[in-house]
Amino acid sequence: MASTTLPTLSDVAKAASVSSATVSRYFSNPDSVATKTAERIRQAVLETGYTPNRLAGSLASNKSQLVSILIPQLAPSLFIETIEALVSKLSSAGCIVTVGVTEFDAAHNEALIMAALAYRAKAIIVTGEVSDEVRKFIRQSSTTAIEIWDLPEDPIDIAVGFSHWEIGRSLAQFVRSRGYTRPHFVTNPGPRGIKRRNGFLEEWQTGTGCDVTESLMQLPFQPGAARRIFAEIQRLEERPDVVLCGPDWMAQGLIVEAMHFGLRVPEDIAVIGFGNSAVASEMRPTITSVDIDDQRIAETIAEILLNRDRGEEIREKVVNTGFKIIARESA
Amino acid sequence: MASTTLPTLSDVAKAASVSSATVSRYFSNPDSVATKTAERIRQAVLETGYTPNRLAGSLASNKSQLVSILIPQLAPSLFIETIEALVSKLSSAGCIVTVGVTEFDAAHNEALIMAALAYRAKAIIVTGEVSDEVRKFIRQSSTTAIEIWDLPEDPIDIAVGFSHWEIGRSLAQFVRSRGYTRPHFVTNPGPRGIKRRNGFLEEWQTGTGCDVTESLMQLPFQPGAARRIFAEIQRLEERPDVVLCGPDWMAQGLIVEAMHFGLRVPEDIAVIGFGNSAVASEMRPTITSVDIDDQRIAETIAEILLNRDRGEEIREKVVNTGFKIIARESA
DNA sequence: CCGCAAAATGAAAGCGCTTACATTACTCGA
DNA sequence: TCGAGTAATGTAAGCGCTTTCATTTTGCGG
Repeated sequence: MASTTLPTLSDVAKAASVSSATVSRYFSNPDSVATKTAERIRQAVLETGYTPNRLAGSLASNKSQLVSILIPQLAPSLFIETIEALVSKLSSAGCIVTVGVTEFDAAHNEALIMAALAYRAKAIIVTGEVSDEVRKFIRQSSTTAIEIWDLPEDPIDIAVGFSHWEIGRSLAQFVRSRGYTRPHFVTNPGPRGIKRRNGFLEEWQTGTGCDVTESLMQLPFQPGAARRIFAEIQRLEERPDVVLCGPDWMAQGLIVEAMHFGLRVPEDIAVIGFGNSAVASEMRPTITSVDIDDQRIAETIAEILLNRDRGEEIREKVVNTGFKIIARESA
Repeated sequence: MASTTLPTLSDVAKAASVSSATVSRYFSNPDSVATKTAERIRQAVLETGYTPNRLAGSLASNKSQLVSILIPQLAPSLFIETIEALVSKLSSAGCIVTVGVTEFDAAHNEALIMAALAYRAKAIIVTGEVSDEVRKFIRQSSTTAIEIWDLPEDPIDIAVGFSHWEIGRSLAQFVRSRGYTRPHFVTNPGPRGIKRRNGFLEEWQTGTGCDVTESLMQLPFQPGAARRIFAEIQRLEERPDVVLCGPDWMAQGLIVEAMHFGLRVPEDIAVIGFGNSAVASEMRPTITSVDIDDQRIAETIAEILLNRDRGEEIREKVVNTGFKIIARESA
C-alpha cells in the first residue's frame, strides 16, 4: 500500500526547523528540549504523520523492547493465566511481546530462541529445557533469559517459579490429612509434572507405606484425555478415593465423567486440580486446586527487567514465588 | 551479560575471507554463492558464533517478519484456538508473532497498533474496531491490516471471517427446527455478539412471532459469569427451553449449574454454545456448538501474506470462512 | 552591560545489515 | 587459445535512528 515512503525523523526535523537530534531527544526525553521547540515538534509530527521506526531506533541504541515468551502449547494450556499476566504487565512497561509455541519439541524451542536472539530481544521467557549450545548463544548475547514455572538447579540466568517437588509433597500431606487412603496420580509427563509426581510419591510412601496408582497424560494435551483417563481409573481393581490431576480442566473433566457414571464427588471419589484457574471456583463441586501466583511472577519479571535496564545487579537469581493449596468442595 | 560485542556479518566475512555482501547473500539465497565459498562461510559462522541481527536486516531491506495479533482477552478467550492456529502457521512461515491484549479498550487497541506500526510489522491482525485516525496510519504504512472473525462492510484492507448475523439466523432456524419454543439468548455485548443476537432475534421473530428473553454477559469475561446468568434465568417467570450462549465455557458453566439444581439437559433445558472448542465434545452431555474454521482462517492469512510478499495483487479482500452448527447432545 | 555556567541545539559518526552496480572469475564453443 | 556470456564476488551507498562531542543560546549575578 505504501505509495510513497514514510516520513522520517529528519522530515519532522525539517518541518520543525530543528536538527534531527533534537527531534530524537524530544521523543526519548521530552524535558530536555525547550518548551517552544517541543511545541513546534509536536506540530511537525502531526503535520507529517510521523511514526517512529523502532527498528532503526533499536539498532542505533542497541536495545530493544521485544520480549519473547515461549510455551509448549496454547489451547489448552496450563500457562495461559501466567501468559496473560505477563503480556499485560510487560505491555504496560512499554515492551512488545512475542509468543512462540514450542509444541513440546526441543528443536522448535531452540529455533524460537534463536529467532528471538536474532531480533536482539530484551528478554526471553522460557518454560522448557534449553540445550547447552543454545545456552551459550544466550549467554553471549545481552538478552536476559528467564526460566519460569520452575526452580532449576542450574539456571541459565534468572528463574522465577516454584518447586514442583514441594507441590507434590504438600499434596500428599494434604491428601493424607483429609483421610484419603487410595490416591491416584495423573502424571503430566513433562519435566515439571514428573517432579510433582515424585514429590507426591516419596512423601506418600514414606508417610503411609502405601502405594499410589497412576495414569499418564499425553502431550500435547488432547481432547478426550479426561474420558480416557477416567476409563482407565474405572478399570482399576480398587477404585481410588482421590485423584490428583494435572491442569484444572482435567480435574473438571474427571468430575464430569464421575458424575456422569453416577459417582458422587467427593464422597465416592475426590478430585484435586492444579493451576487454580477460573474454572476451579466455578465448577460444581468447586475444585480443590493448587494456586500459582501469576501476578507475582509477572511483577517479578517486570521488575527484574526494569532493574537490568537501569544497570543494577540482580541479586536473587532464583525467585521462588510459592504456591498454595486451595481447599474447596471436590476434595 | 554481553561482555563484549556480538559478532557481525563482517566478522564472519573476515573469517571466511569474503566480502560481507557475499555472507549476506549466503543467508538470503544460499544457492547464489559458490559451494566452496558457502562451505567456508558455514565454518566461519560456527567459529564466530554469529547470529544475524534482524533489526539491521529489516531496516536495510525495509521488510520485517513481525506479525502482530491483537485480541481483547486471553484467558478465557473466544479466540484462543484461532490464535494458536495463527501462531503455529505464521511461525512456520518464518514470521515472529507478537500478541497484544486490548482488554476491550479502544485506546489500548490503538496503542498496540501504533506499536506494531513502529516496528514496521508485516501485518497486523485485529479483532476490534479501529478508528479513522488509526486507519489512516495503517493505510499510510506498508503493513497489511487483517481483520478477523468478522466481515466488515468497510474493511481497512483485508478481512477473513464469517457473518455473525448469519450465525444468529442459522441458530434461530436450528432451534426452531428442533421444536424449542422459548429461547433465551445470552448476549456478548461486543460488536460481534450484538450481530449474532440481532440475527437470531430477527429470524426468530419473523419466523414465530414469539419473543426471546435475554441476558447480558459482561466484558471482560469474568469468573462467576455462568452462575450469575443461570441465576438470572432461574428468576425468569417462565423457564426457557433452550439457552444460546456466548463461548462454550459459558455453555458448559450453564449445564453444570442446571444439573446442580436438578435440571436435566437437554430435557428440561437445552444449551447451545459457540466456538466448538475442545470442551464442547468432552462435556457430558456433549455441547451443540457453532464451529469456526480456525485452520482455514490461519491458512488463508498465511497465504495472503505470502502473496503480498510476492507482490501479487489480492483479489478477494473479504474472505468468508463460514461456520457450521455441530449438533450434539445438549440441544 | 559583561561574563560565565547551564541549557539547548547541531554536526556527524556510526548501529549491522541489504542491494544496485561494478568488477573479476569462470565456462565453453569456435 | 581467445573471447563472449554467465556466474561469483566486491564496493559502497544507504536504511532511520541514537549519541557523543562541539557549538550556540540563554539566564543571571555583579
